[in-house]
Amino acid sequence: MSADRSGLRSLVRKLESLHPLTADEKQALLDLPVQVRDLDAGQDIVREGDRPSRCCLVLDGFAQRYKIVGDGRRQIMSFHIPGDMPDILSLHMAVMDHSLGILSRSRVGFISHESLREVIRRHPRVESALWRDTLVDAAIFREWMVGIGRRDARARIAHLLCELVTRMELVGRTESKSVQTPLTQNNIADALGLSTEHVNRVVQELRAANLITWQGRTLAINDWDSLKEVGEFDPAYLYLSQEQPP
Amino acid sequence: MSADRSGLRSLVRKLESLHPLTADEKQALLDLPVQVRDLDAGQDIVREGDRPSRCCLVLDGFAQRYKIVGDGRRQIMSFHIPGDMPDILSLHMAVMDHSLGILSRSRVGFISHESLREVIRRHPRVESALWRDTLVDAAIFREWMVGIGRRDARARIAHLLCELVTRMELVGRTESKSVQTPLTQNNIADALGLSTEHVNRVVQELRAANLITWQGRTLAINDWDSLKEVGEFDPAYLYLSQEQPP
DNA sequence: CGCGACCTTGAAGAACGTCAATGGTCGTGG
DNA sequence: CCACGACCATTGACGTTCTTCAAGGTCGCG
Repeated sequence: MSADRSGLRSLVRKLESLHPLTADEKQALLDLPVQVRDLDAGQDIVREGDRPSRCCLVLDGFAQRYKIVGDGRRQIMSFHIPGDMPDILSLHMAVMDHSLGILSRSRVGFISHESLREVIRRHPRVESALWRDTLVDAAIFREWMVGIGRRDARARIAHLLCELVTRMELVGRTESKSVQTPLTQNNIADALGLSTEHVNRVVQELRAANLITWQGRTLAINDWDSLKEVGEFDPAYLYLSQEQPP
Repeated sequence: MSADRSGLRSLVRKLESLHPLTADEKQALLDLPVQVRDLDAGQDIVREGDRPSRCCLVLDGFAQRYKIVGDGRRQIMSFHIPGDMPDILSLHMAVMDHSLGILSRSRVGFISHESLREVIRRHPRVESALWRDTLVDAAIFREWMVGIGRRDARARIAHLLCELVTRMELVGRTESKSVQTPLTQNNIADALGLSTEHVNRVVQELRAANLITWQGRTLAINDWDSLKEVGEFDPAYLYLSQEQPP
């Protein structure tokens, strides 16, 4: 119904795809008290050095995980879409070692550590599901490392676009390989360790080769197979629908 | 006494530094059945695509986590030292999305998923400790991403050396900022997304500035403060000895 | 003593960054 | 309704860091 319930449902759906949950466990998650807040573009949810007492849940919009280095350059370490709980790690790490911000006006839900711990205490398998979720996040970090370290700009960008569309598909936010996204070329650059200008030139190459169409907030993949090939995209690391260990 | 027991003790010490454990919980970990194996330099522990039924524990030597991209280039995503269980994630992910190998002749222990799951079932807090451990691994991935994406070769190398020495210190394998390591300049290059030649040139710069001494397997930091500064090394992301959330 | 693994060196080139403008587009307020 | 400003995309010229290629050189070990 309300946006917060639907956000929790996305979360439950994602966790369920990673780890089987009983009706009780799902209900406990759905019953979590959520405080909803609308944030303006560019605002931070938490900052490096903060000691959060609650986790955030992306309800609508995009979030970014980032760090600023000495000379002011930014590295974005992940993007988060509705249904993600990007700072679940604060349950275990008292001090944030990076910041979370939003890319465009977004709706975010806050859930206290206390209530999350209570659910975990009563339903230990929820802890396993959340652990698994953070392991998938780590797998995405690793895949990004491979790209930044060993792939050229063309492959990196193609790979990122493939990942984005695949993850949006999972939460039902695509229409035939086309998505709505607030990502700017500057965001892409900060995520891939490139300059904005270079991203621009490569994006134009991808357009010229008719692999993608990208106008404003609408990104469409015109030739999925070729884009996958250019980006060497193999979604195995997203652990989508594989059989599950006990 | 035997190498496998000492390996488990290192693991327990590390987990304990991340999450409080009772005597019972620690004993359960120490009683885990470990199958010890010696491996030759360059051998793999598990490969991308494998479906492991056990986890490995580094007892002596160094392990690397890596992926090979299309054109044969390698990206190393982490190094692992004694006491680390680099594939604990296989408890939750049926198929490996990357490989684990060793750098030099090493001693490795294998622990079955079954026995690990049994310990977790009986001692739920062990699961929290292991989760926390994988969160620290993820924090290291993120820090490496920042380096590869946004720092120059000099800073990247300085940062990696600082991290290495700090982690070796934790398990008591340093002598006044000096460590024994089988890392080659080629390994460093594959970890940092650089070419071997360039790593060589930068290492020589660091030597010329008298920041480090590096001969064969012996690496000594001569000027820790300067090296930290060059690498912008802030160990916060290693979550060493901070106070712990519940 | 000879082989393999690793380190070192030099020269040339490619990929990408930086700097400096210009133009587009959209939301907002007059 | 239109003008303005902010943010974003785009373009070109020019630098620079890092890569590639091609040789040696050194060291430890069988």
